[in-house]
Amino acid sequence: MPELPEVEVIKQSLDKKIKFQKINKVLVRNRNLRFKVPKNFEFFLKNKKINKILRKSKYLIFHLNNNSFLIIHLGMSGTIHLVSKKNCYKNTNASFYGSSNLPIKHSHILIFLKKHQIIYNDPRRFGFVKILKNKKNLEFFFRNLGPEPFNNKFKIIYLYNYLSGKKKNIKSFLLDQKFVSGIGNIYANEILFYCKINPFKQAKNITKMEIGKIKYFSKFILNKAIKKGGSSIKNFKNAKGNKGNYQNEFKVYDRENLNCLKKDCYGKIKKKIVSKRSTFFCNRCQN
DNA sequence: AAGAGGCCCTGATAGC
DNA sequence: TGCTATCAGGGCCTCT
Repeated sequence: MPELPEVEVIKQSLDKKIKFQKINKVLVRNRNLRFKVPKNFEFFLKNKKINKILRKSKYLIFHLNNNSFLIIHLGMSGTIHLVSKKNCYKNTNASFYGSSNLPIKHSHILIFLKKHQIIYNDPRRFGFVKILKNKKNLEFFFRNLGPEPFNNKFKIIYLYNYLSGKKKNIKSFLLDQKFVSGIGNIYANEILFYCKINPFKQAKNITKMEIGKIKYFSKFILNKAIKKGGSSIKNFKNAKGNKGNYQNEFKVYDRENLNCLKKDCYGKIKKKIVSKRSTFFCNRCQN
């Protein structure tokens, strides 16, 4: 589900409330996420304090008080819920239940704080959690991640060198986290629309001018989406349960056969599959 | 090296 | 109504 903007929105909605709170207890109800939740996960987190919440591309990072880190990736369908003790899941010998606005299924990990409960819910279980014991491990873990569009390293010459000579289409490069991190299928489509680049165009044929546009609009779109609270297709909500609004701003994503929204363009939005992902583009102004 | 394709999993929706 | 097929905000792994 969540691309960089959604993860950033979750991060912001978590940050103030749980900063400096101590983890009293952790309950793992299903260890079978993308990677198995390790046996010592609960024990390791117990009594640690959350100093800060960070985000790197699509990863949430809880900075703990002994300079270790809890990493969360939400995969396709993961969500984080932050609820008060009053409304949280209760676990008795006889049963497990939560207040009416909490999901009935797929709440795999619960983190009990003094006043709150953090819930990791993920129907498809493509997400995962990981403990990294120090900064070195953290750096190693992210060693293959390319720069975010917000990063200074994401500059013309970097993009130009990376793309030059590559036969693959530009869309799949925007989805390649080694090239640029944080962009997923929705925003890749939207960015290429703003750039007026056909998603099938081979990377080696992207002009310097187009590279400038990719650099500019990647940042522009992600920023805009963050300001709108992310995109709520399916049931994305921030940790407090509020929906985002960027889905109302989509120019191409999920708009198959609708009219192009560019002024004076009378094209239609087409849908085609590019490297197993739905790809939306205007057949007139993106070619 | 670079690129293509399979796979992990559940749920919503479309079509019969 | 109930079945089956297809598709979803991702990314790792293997094979050529």
